[in-house]
Amino acid sequence: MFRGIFHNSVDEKGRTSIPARFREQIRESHETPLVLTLGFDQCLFLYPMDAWKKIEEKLSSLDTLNAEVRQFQRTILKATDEVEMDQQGRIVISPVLRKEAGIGKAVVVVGMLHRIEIWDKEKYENYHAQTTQSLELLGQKLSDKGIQSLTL
Amino acid sequence: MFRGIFHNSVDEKGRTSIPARFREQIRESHETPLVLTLGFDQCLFLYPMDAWKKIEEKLSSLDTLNAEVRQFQRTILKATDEVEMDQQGRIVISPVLRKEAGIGKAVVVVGMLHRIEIWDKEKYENYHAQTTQSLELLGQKLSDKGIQSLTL
DNA sequence: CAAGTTTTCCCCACTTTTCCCCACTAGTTG
DNA sequence: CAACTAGTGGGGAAAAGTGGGGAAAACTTG
Repeated sequence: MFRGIFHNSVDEKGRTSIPARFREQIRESHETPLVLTLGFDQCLFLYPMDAWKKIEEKLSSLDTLNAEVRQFQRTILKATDEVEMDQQGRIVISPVLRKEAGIGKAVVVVGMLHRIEIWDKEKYENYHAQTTQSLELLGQKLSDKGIQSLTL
Repeated sequence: MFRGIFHNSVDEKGRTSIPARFREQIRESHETPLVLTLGFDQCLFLYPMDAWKKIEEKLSSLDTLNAEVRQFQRTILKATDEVEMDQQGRIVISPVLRKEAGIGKAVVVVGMLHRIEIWDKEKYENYHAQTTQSLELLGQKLSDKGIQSLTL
């Protein structure tokens, strides 16, 4: 499981460091290469291959004769890349993905349990500035909708 | 599984490069030759032979007494070619297929799990310009139709 | 059936991109 | 305050993509 938040940079070549703690976890208990894809809210999701394969299975089982299914598949896969860590523990973010996620020079890397999220620093701050609901209130809303109970 | 997006060109002879990563996958774990066919939405689908055979099975199991089935079969097969990679990892796209898919000098090659899609660059951009529904919305639609849930 | 023509495909060569490796800096720890 | 580690930057070798010449094959035609 990935936890924690890190502030890193993206260099001229589009490379960014995977936090050392995540590197170790990946090397110890996950399959490589990694899969980098455009997730929700304009940030990138980074999955170890074993986690990604579960998503792929569902994606590829959908009916290709349905135009909306094709569109859904393409929308996800057009912004999906396999990436390898280099020996310094960095990955390259392709120009396409950088553009889609609006990624500039500074990024925030967040451990989100099964996946790692990579945000453009500014977008990250905006997101949290706009969504200043208290944890208590958010939890209450989910509970009201019957989404799930959560024992902390 | 094929993943990632690549921007390549088509030369005078109608050749285009298969991205190196796909080549390796094909050589390692798939049967050749490859099958190139006119897919949906005016792009070309490229399958390794083993994947194509499964499609052929389904195609041939359809009820031939039905006129629409026959038409479906013929429409697919009239624009289907066997292609081999040359030693540089390129395939030749026949003039017929180039015309049907409106393929000019620049193409986009996209890994779509079991298949590879080859798009004329302009057509690709148009497709995604016209279908800029957010991933969230698309997922919602599929969900509403009871197609499948997908946890990202 | 041979000669000419076209097409295919193999190979070489060039350009661009990628990626591997080394080195530097800053921050942390013993 | 030295030694380590994490993160960063850049140069050079290797690989990927591209274009074209020429030999072999196939197809035409007299």
